[in-house]
Amino acid sequence: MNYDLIERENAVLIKNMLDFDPKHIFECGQCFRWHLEEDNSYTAIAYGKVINVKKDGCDIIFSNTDMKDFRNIWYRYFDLDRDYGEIKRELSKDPILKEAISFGQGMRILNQEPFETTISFIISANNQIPRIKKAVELISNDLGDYAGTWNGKDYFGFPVPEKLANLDANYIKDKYRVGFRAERIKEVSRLVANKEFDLNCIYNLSREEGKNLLTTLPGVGPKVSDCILLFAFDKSDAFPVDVWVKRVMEYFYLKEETNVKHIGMHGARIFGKLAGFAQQYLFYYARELNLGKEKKQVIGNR
DNA sequence: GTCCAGGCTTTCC
DNA sequence: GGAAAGCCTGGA
Repeated sequence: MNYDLIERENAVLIKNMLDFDPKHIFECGQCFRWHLEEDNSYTAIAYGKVINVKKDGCDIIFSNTDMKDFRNIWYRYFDLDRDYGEIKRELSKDPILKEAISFGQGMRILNQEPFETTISFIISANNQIPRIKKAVELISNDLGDYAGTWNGKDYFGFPVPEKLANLDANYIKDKYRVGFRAERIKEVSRLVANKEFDLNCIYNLSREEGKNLLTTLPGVGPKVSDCILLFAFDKSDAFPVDVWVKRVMEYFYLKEETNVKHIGMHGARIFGKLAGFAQQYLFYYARELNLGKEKKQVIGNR
């Protein structure tokens, strides 16, 4: 992809950027560390660096960085090599997705760090986004390395597996407010720290192979494994089925209540290699519509 | 083998 | 007080 990149003091700017809206990217549920500032910019830490992202008209401003880090880290992190215009054109052949995309046209799928993503989505099980964010921040602030300060807030990286593996599960539960997920966090951290489980090898596996491997971890089932594969390992055919995607698929496609396994197979069948992108547009759409229980009841009458 | 109810921590709405 | 980006266990 060709971009009009401009280097400023402690910042990089992309002129006339299409398919990039911070709100759509950071509030579609794929990440838990992006902090909304008063000026509607977002700040986060990834790969040991603090960065602030702001949409300024048609331009995107990446602050607290330089061209070197932009090329080495952020270009891949923000998935800038992918043509989202082409993906949207293809998915828009489906009228339901065309509508969903109109709500979240600036969404992109991030390439996040494997261990942090794995633990974050283990925490996400039967949980709420504000609580997930709080737990990830508590863990990082307690165990992670200081990476910088932006707008008066200190940012700490997500810790290496050894740090979590060495803690008592009760300490993890009480200190980070993760409840029954504490044992799972400790055990997965231990397996990764001891090299009994190699996360990095998943980069070279298919979605199916990666899923078979990830679901051997405690706390990682079908949904969480698909999230890890999609948000950390670039498996864009992964189709995580959470309650929101379940509702939106039942309401618009299947026209009946069914189980998540059935919905997962249906999603893979109709969206194929683009299932992951479709899932993100649909997830954002379902939440924006607040497609809750009251609408499920309409299904039988359609 | 598959399917599904019940339990799990804590907080947010 | 019910529900929440689910997973695990055990019984049918």
